[in-house]
Amino acid sequence: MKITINEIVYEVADGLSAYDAAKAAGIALSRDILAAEINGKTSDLTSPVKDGDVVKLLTFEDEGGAHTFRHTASHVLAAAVKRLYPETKLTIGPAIENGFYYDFDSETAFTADVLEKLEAEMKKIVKENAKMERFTLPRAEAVEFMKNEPYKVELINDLPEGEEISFYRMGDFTDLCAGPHLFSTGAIKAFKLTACNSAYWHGDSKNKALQRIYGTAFPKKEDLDAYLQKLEEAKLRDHRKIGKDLQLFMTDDLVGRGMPMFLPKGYTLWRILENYIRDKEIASGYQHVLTPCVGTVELYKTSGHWEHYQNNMFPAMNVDEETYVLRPMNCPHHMRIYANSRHSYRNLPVRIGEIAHDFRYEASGTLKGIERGRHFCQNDAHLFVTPEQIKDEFAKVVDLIFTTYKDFGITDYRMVLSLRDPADKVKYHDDDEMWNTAENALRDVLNSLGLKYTEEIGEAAFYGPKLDVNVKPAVGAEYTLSTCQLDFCLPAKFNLTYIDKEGKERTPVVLHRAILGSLDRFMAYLIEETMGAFPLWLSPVQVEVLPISDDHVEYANKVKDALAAAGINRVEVDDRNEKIGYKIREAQLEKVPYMLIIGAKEVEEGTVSVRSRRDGELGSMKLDEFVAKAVKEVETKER
RNA sequence: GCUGGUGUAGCACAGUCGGUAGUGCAGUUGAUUCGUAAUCAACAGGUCGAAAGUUCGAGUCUUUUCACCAGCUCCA
Repeated sequence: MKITINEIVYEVADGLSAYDAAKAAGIALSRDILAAEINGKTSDLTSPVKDGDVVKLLTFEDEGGAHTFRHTASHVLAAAVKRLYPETKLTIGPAIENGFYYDFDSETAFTADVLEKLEAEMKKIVKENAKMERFTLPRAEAVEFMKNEPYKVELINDLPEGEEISFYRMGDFTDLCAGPHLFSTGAIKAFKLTACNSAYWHGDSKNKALQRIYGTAFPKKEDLDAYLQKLEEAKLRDHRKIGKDLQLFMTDDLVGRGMPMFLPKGYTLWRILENYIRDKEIASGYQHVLTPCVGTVELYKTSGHWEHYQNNMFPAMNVDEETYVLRPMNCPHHMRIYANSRHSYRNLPVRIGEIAHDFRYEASGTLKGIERGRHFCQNDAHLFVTPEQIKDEFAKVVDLIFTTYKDFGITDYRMVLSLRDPADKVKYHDDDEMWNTAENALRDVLNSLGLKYTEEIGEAAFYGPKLDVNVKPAVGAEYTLSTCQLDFCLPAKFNLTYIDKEGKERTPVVLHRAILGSLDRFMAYLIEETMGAFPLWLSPVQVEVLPISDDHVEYANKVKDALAAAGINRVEVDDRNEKIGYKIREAQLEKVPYMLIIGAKEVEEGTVSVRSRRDGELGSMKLDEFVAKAVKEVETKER
């Protein structure tokens, strides 16, 4: 038969496995080869190949290779668990990015010391170097074979008719598994169980909480060590740690959980962000409003938020004859502002923006510093447009997102077209026609703008589909920074109208959008990206002037004034009676971008000795020269 | 909310077998007036997250509770 291996066509005997075919073709097969991609599908090396197949041999460098490697590692873990805790019930154990996990149902709590024991057992299993043998069984026999594993039986029963029910045997351990796997367990040289947490069976919080053991595995120990090192370093970026160290924000039990408070330095950064985005919006034709943090329950019943999110709102309060809630969202307020005046097609789009405080009763386990609190501030806006204006307005929002990202140096993001799950009639406003219109309109807009995006089902807002821009922080899970949502639903619920060319009343379409998302979350993102070393235009303290002794304080203050006159107004003079090295160390730890050392020489010459946070000593500069340099750096938002 | 873990001074952490709480940095005061990441000394700082219990005696053991951390679920 003729088969293609790594893009070269070979003539080999019939009925060989991928591995044997490669061997027969005279390809040198090292231990680095972990799996084979056969016609695009990652498979066991021992999988049979047939005439015309296209085979790629996979190493750990290939996603499929790493995946196979770590999937086998998860079986080794499961085998170790069954040996030490035989009463444990198995569920699933896939490879994931950077590692693998396996979910177990066990009476034993898999604490840190248990994980150590499991690692030791895994080492033994790896040493035994058992072959991974695949076999299949008919459904009835498969169920019988797994009769002591209720979760596996459920998985078998859920497999569609006609699908092969495959098992992998590895010494004394056999698991229901679609594969693929390594030849044998011996290749798993370097692994580490990193955590044990909980996860719900089938990912549904109504189901039993299982124990999920996370691990990672590499063919080489150096790579494992480097990875673990990277994880440790990532922890140092945590915005909660940096926010505390740099005095940006705090939390307080007496104030309440999920209610962070911004300290002077943090609020300085906040104010810069707020001014930045508001000015940018004004330049883009937005009008800003200020609306209250409470609204009547009726308001949210009208919008549908009450029906959909009642459980995630702070409980209603009764005042006089009325019931109020802390607002979780600003759309209804803005809808009512739109309805406050008559609108013609001539004055659309109407763009209403607000830096708005919102309160959501988030589940306690989801709170995370300023990334997710129960109070937060949205960079919200609602654009009321005619159907013909959707595309242009959407393009403008996307442009706003991109130019903002450019200013903040955000390059690593992913765009998602979030669609409804048509089967879920509870979560989403039930109107198929509306959804088809909205989703198609949004898809058309994205395509015509040439944006690259992935579609995700069941991620839409209850009132419409959205474009989400997601980022992945150094630590933790991906989250949404910016969003733009297309809404054919709420305008009708609020009976919003405009008068069209023919003088007829029409219903506008609304774009809900947030560029910085929530200011809180955006700040968390900035902190983690910069590790608190903000660029000059964002730094709460831009310049620290450090006089060497009391004699130089007067000139230091003049330097401060000169900077302030040029608009560099977040400058501090450290006139404490401390040695210069001490002051530098403190300013450096506070991540102040520039330190200006002032001594007798500087006073005499009218210069400043410049030290940069990043590059160290820059030497002596005329005061004017430094002011100009700093001004330029702020203007260009240099990083 | 769920499962597991962690709470000792402003911060980072010790505290053994249950015997009445310590180190470093930060802080305060004094001295020092100094050239590119820590001057010296003294002082002060704690209901050991909170409450109850066991005990002659609890930071340490038990229970409850609160907060935090990891992950899951959720995120209009």
